[in-house]
Amino acid sequence: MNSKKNNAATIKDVAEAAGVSVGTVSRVLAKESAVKPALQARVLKAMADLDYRVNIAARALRTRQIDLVGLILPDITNPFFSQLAKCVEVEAVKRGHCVMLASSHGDCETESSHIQAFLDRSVRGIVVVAAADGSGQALKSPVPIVSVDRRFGRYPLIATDHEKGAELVADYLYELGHRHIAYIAGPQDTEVGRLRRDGFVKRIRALGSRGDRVTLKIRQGRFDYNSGERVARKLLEASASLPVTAIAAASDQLAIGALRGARDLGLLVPEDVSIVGFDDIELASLVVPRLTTVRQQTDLLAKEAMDLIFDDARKPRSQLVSGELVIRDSSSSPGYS
Amino acid sequence: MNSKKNNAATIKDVAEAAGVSVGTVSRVLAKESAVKPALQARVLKAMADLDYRVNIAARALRTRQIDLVGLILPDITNPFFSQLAKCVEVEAVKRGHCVMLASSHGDCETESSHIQAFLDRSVRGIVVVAAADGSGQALKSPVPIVSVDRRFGRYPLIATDHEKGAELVADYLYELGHRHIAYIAGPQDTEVGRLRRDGFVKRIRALGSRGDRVTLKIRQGRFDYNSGERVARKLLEASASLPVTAIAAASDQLAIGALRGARDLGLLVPEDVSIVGFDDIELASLVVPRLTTVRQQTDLLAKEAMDLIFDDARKPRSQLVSGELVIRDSSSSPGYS
DNA sequence: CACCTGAAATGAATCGATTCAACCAAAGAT
DNA sequence: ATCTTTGGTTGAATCGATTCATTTCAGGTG
Repeated sequence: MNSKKNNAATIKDVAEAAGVSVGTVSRVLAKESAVKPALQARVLKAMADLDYRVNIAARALRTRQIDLVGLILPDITNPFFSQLAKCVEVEAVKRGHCVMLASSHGDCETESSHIQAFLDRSVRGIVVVAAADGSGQALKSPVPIVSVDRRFGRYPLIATDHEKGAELVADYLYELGHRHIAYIAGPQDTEVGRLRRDGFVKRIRALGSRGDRVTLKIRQGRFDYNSGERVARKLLEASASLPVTAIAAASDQLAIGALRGARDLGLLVPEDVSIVGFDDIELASLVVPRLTTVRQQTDLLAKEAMDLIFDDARKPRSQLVSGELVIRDSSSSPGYS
Repeated sequence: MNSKKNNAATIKDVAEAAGVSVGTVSRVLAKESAVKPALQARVLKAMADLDYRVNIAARALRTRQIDLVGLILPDITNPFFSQLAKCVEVEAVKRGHCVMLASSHGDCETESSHIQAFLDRSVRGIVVVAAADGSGQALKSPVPIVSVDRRFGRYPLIATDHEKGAELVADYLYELGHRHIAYIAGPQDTEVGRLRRDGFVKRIRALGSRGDRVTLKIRQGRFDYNSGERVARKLLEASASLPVTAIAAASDQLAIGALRGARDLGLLVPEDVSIVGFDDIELASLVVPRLTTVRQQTDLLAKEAMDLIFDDARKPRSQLVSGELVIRDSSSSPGYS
């Protein structure tokens, strides 16, 4: 009579089996509120016996919240983003949550429609790597939104300190003794591209003005391999007249392209020219020679972002995470043989 | 009085605004059932006016279904899996669904706990790349589960035809004229590793027995770069006495390692030795020389898997998707200079 | 004109949790 | 001995959709 249906057990069944009210069962579910140990035990046992699992939809209907966070990326196959996704997922399960994933493919429309879909599903928060600079301007959300890497609307941003990271590279190359340096910049319509460039250029200029004179050539690239190869080639071909002993690139992909460009011309790295990247994607340590670069600490980025979503207490503020210079085999003092 | 709360509009508000019953509103929501055009228009207008959005939790409570599919991967940072994830996501949004992502990290326990979490959230179906061979044995699910690439429990599997793919490579190398061939196998405790190896070895033996004699060396590797480098080196060092003109590897990572191994020994690819991989990860076309390999059609894998989840009509059956041989620069006829 | 039919619309029950006002009993205060 | 207080527990209302039994109404028939 009580088990009229073959469906899963509900809170009512548990209450009945334990001889208490549904309210009480709900309270042992909630854990924090006071229930006498004896009763609690009885309820727990009933749950176990009936193999009870709470119905998340019912709970969500009442509380307007689900143990779910949304993650929106421009492209999950980008190694940096997939690394980030992994870390976000780890942080989410630590907090007993699931993550919903969506790709914006760099399109603001899709991005905002995904955000809407997430809100409809009453996520507890959303982490988004903006599809493009300036996306997500006029969006109000009942739940916390945090942008990572690329700012989304007016929401707090957790990002690597690109400027400082680029300065690290500038200092490193200068101290190695390089005085003829080239920089392959990323797209200047992205904030990341600008920050890295500005950081690098300013620092090199500063060093050059108070110490040895430094020549700096700046070339414009996109963020991909081919662009790196092409630009590096031109740079190095012209190098006969105006020498370049080190190339810093705005991304590992550019740098790896540059590696190839150098090899195309029969130049050795790092003997003839040092090359340094930025990001530390997996490939960076797989390529020959292994690439010196600035590592982005995705685990910290993810952790900070999730903290912002879950710590209601902490006020949502943007935060920079420092990058680490990781020195491998693609860089050395100039003239080294 | 009617708009007593500043919260979002509910179906009731819409009904009131349109002067119809909630039942009617629900039916225009459901689209299929008959509502007179005039009324329908009124309801639609009311929805637009109130900026109404259905409450998914309420719907889920009633229907026990959400527009949500689960995806479980061993590791999202693996380029093949992230490519697959991208395709699954695309297929899901095509069908108006969101995807929930979880990583098993190769652990069966986490895997099954994630599956449970997905079921709790009333997903419509689950796509899983099994954490390990033989995982997910005794699991019953009220919704369709499909495994991709690596079989999960007794659920249908969508996978590349590894055996046939490997045969493609065997045929290709043989026709190029190679008669001294080596195979670097993947772990034999994985089905993928076994299938590729068996496919390759059988086909080479078959060719060797009815045409020119063929020598075949088989070496055991894991699936990573270093293992490929080490094994290839040993193989090629011994090659002085017993020559090898072509190496087929069970994965691109192995093959790329082998590329490096060959270069370490001062050998040219493909002039001195041809090297062929399997998978066609992004890196395969970035490495120098660009790697000849067998491409897994992740878009088709994803599509087949999702079809299995959504077409209730079609009976759930395993399905093989063929791999494509993509010929690049790491292979040529032997003795080519 | 009365009757039947089927399409369209209604309204109430339902899904399974949370939560809050009400209640109760035992302990402490007066 | 009576009156609070308080910690535990109950039961009913509620969240916002779907769905089904019921009612309404327009049009066709004999």
